Amino acid sequence: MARDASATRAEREARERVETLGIDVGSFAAVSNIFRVANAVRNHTERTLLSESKLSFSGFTVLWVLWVWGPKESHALADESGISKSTLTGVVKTLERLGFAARKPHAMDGRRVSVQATRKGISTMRRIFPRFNDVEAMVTRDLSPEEKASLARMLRIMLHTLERGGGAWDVGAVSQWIQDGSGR
Amino acid sequence: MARDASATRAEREARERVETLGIDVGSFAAVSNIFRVANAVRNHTERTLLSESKLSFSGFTVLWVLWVWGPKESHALADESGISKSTLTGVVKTLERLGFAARKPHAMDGRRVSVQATRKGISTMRRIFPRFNDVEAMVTRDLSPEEKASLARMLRIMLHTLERGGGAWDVGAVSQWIQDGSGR
DNA sequence: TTGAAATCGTCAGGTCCCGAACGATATGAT
DNA sequence: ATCATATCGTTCGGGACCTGACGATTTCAA
Repeated sequence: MARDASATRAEREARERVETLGIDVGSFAAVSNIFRVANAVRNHTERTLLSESKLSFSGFTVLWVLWVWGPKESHALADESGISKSTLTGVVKTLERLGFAARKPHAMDGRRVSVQATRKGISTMRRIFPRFNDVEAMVTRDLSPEEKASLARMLRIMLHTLERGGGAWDVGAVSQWIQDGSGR
Repeated sequence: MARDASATRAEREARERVETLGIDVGSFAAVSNIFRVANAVRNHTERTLLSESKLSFSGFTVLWVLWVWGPKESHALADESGISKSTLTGVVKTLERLGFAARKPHAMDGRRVSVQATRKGISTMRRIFPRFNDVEAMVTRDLSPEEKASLARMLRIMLHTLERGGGAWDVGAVSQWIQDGSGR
């Protein structure tokens, strides 16, 4: 019971409905389950953990990047956080209002703007991130360490495939670290 | 930039910043990669495939559920699509405007509303879903069939863990004392 | 029968999210 | 020196998305 891996109802329904269309059910099951897990974890952490600090999931992600990387320019920060630069403008505006981040104009180049976490932002991350990680551990508690590593490895392969698939698939540098650094 | 020395130093600092907090790096790598893959695939399909039919990813998901399951009441439809019922109201409104779905009041119960795909919605799904599946197959092309099955299986285990929610979400005492461990 | 409680879908307010268009700035060629 | 081009962050319009509150409806107990 603890490791029930039977197909979800949606999977079974879809299989019946779609079998005539020549669908690759294996790929479908893998990818659609990625969406389901991501959605569930995101919604849960947003509702319970992040809301305590008025942080959205994106705000949390951006702040996390600033925390581990230090100050970053907007375009790089957006790329690293997996959101568009126009979205980043709004997110940073919210982070500024909450006192978690601050803008800093570039000394030489009048176009560029650097964003950095404030002391409050840093202390908030120090407090929240371990609890976020607790959720990650809880969600994966029924997987062995080897399975977690295998899961991360396969996802890494997919990310790599996406990178090759076209210029728009770029993944930022931190993800490189995540991809390679999953072992201590 | 591929051989930037300062990036290496930043990477080291980032790792230290996280490791001193007692983070489970294995769970972190697995879950964060799930987010990255989901985000990348979602954005890509939304931009390339779905935009042709003016469909958002959520609109596509909802329409897919209606296609596979047939008419569904709002509450169940929202739940199945992984969005809140208030969001569903807006999404269905958009689907109605596009002619892909239609509302139908319940015969007995004046509160309930049933949603169903129109003929146009069904034919659109029949046309688009195979192409969506092509993307799924492309994204997983570097995984063997066995690996895809293994990936889907582990994600199913995680979904099952999530479903059993309840007290399992309690954040452990570990992060409690980490919070104040190094005050700032 | 009538009021309280539960349930349903929607609305309100706010943030996120994108692409496209925009001003401001910097760069490069002439 | 000047003007075309490229780059940067922001703005704008529209949809997605959530929580909390709401009106409408049904159910149930007194």
